[in-house]
Amino acid sequence: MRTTNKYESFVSNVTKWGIDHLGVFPWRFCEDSYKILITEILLVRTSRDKVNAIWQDFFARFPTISALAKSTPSEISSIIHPLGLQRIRASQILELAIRLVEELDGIVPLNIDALARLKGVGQYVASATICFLTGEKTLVIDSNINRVIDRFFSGEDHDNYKSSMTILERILPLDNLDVRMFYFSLIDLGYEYCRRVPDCEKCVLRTSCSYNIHRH
DNA sequence: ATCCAGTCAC
DNA sequence: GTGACTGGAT
Repeated sequence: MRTTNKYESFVSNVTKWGIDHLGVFPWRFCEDSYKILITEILLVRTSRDKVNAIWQDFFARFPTISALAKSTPSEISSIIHPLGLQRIRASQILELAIRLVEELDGIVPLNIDALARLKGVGQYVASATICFLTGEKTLVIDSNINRVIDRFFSGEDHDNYKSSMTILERILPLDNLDVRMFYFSLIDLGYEYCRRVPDCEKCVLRTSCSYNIHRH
């Protein structure tokens, strides 16, 4: 028999919580690379609820990359305007779609570097798109994931993603890791409890989290 | 009033 | 590396 280490128990607690509490969004476990990519771009600095509110309309109007590529900035802008950043993102998304159609046969490249080379797609969106589409164990770190991991393992917030990266590199190779369930659960834990001002009393990780244990 | 967030342009 | 984009949280 072997003992479970701190990474395994973290994964297990996070994922177990997620089974019953994961938010249900149409872009989770979506099998369309185009929809995942565009959605991740729309989610940058934008609340999930706002994206959710326009999601069906957006993809009903633009069901494919080529449909999107034939649109105009103002039409895209009018659909995404409740999200903010609409003018910037409308032209960004349109240019992205046109470029995908013209240079890549309308096919979203499925490796991080090729994705991140596209304008409007940074490291985070590229990595998240690959992982959430294929289940590949890529590093997906946004401020929420970073905050949960920093607090749980070190008890304090750091201004860069370095320590989270190191810890995730230990976690990702674990057997039996459902990486999508794990990341979605982590994101939702961050959203529900591990805000800038946390609600540790309600958090399922409170008895093992360094941040909660050491602040008393 | 100030801070914060992914990304791009600088 | 810094500022800007825009809206939300504090």
